[in-house]
Amino acid sequence: MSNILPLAFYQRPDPVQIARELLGKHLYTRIDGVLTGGRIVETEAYAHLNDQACHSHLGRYTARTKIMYEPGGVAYVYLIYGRYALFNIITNEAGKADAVLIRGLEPIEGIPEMLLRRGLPAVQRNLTAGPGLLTQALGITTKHYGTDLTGDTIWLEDHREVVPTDRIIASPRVGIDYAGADAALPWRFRLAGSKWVSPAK
DNA sequence: GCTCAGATCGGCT
DNA sequence: GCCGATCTGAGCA
Repeated sequence: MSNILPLAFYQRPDPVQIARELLGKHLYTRIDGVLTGGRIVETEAYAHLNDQACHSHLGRYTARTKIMYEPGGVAYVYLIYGRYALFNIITNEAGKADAVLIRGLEPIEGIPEMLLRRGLPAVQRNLTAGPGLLTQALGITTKHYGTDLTGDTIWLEDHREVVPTDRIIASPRVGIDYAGADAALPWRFRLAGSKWVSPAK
C-alpha cells in the first residue's frame, strides 16, 4: 500500500493530538514473512515535559529510554513485569522524547497467525485487546526496539477513515497512579463501542 | 550490591 | 478479587 503514514506525521510536536489521530489508523507487521495487522482502537499519550508518567520525563536517559530521544517515527518496545512487550511510537523531533502507547487493536489481517502466536483456538477478545497482547499477536518483541516505522517490518497506514470526535472517549491513563497529579490527565483515547479496547478500568 | 516497584495478564480462590 | 511470573532501573547503602 502506498498510504503509509510518513515521518512528518510522527514528527509533530503534540503527542496528545497524534494519539487521537492514530485511532482508526491501521498497524501492520511483516515478521518471519507473515503479514499481520489491524485497526488501532486505543492509545495513550506520554509527553517528556511535565509528565511524571513518561519514562523520559525530566530528561531521564537510560539504555531503555535512549531511543525516545531519536526523531519521531521509530518503535519504542520495552518489557514490563519481565514478561510483556509494550509497543510505543516515538513522536516529536530529536531530543523531545514524546511517545504514544498502542493499547488496543481490532484484528484484520493474518488472523490465523495471530491465533497461533497467542495460543488461542478461536478469535476472542483477548487476542489483541490489551497492550501486552497485541504485541504477541503481531510478533513484536524487544528485538524491534528502534525499528523504523516507515520500513517494511512494522508500519502504519491511513485508510482515510474519519473518526467523529464524539466517538472518541478520553479518560485517565491506566496503571500510572505513581505519577501523582499527572495520573489524572485524560490522555487515554478509545473508540466508543469497540470490543477491542483493553479491559482495564 | 541489594531491594523494591512497575504503562500487564492469566490463573486461581 | 488477589497473586505470581520475571526483567529493568531507580534509590539507597
